[in-house]
Amino acid sequence: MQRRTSSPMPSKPASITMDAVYAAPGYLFRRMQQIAVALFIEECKAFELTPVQYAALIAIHTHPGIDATRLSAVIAFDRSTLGSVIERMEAKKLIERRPSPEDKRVKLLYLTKAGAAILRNIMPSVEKAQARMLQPLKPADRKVLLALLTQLVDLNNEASRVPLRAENALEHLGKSG
Amino acid sequence: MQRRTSSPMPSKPASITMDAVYAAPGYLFRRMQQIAVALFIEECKAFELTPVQYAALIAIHTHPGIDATRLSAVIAFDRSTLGSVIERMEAKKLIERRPSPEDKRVKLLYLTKAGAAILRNIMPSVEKAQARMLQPLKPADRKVLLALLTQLVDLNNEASRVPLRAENALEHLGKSG
DNA sequence: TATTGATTGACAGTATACTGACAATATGGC
DNA sequence: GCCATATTGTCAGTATACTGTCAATCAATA
Repeated sequence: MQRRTSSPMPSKPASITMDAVYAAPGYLFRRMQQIAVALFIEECKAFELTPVQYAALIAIHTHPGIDATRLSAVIAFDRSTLGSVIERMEAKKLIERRPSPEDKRVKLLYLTKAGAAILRNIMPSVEKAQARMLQPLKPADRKVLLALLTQLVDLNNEASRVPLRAENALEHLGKSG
Repeated sequence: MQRRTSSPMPSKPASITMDAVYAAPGYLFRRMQQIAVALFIEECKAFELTPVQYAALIAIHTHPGIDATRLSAVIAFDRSTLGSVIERMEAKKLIERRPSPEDKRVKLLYLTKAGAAILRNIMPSVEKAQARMLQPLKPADRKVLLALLTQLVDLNNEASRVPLRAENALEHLGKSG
């Protein structure tokens, strides 16, 4: 029964079909990411906010005075890309960047009034988008999927370039608070 | 018990936490997409092929002489972006673009020898990557997740800009075959 | 204190992803 | 054949996402 020997037999010439794509989890995750973004943009188009900008807004609201490096850890978002995201949000006057008095390298991030207002108002639309993407499943299945997905993301955390470092990444902040 | 009235009461000031991000399916799909790509690139780095390029390679192998528009439907990939993907694959001599004798607008896509060879050799690495991203789950849970994910992508097909139009998108091709 | 090493934000380069527009071409109705 | 319409590939513009590099700065130490 041993089939792992590297025998000269091509062990079935594979006969490649599109199922090698359609059944691959990586393909399915890419599709769901596309769908999730499309639904988010559609539901939130009045606010002209992207999913990543929304996550950043929440994180800055939760951690006022966070810097870009820590923000990237808190939303598991690449630091290089985050620079331009912050730039766009600053241009839209949703956030402010202020130099840290303690460290001349860092720039601390704060919500503006407009940013806080958008955050308050956008929540229902965001929740509608999140609900819509699971809508086609039966309620019980939604719970199962969400639970497994949460598990999987958590257990695969270190596999991505920017592992999530939630709140504990900020432990040494706020010592002046 | 009615809570939907737009009463002056803020109906709990929401007290926004990072859970509004971490528990959202959209966020989890983004994370899994990041992780899936990272694992794919890592396992397949010897081949210098991205997940999308792999999907295109399979599709062109399965449908030789397909054109870019139909290819985009078969792998559910935006047509505009696909242009540059094709360009890069052509530069790497993995595929060839030949003008159609029947329609001066279209350019038909074919695998080169090198493209076919890469496809044959990369499959084990791709499968290893796909296995790795589900590895942390119990085998039974993997099956459940994959089944729900497949369902969800299928049922949400129309929500993305480029709905999948698998094989049936090609019905009117091959009439000269 | 001078040097070493780490951190921070910025940048250049590549690769998806999407919107919207365009010229060239094809197709249908007339 | 002519014209309105649709299709095809391409492009410009925006927004993630990643790799790698860099100068400025900070922290630790010899």
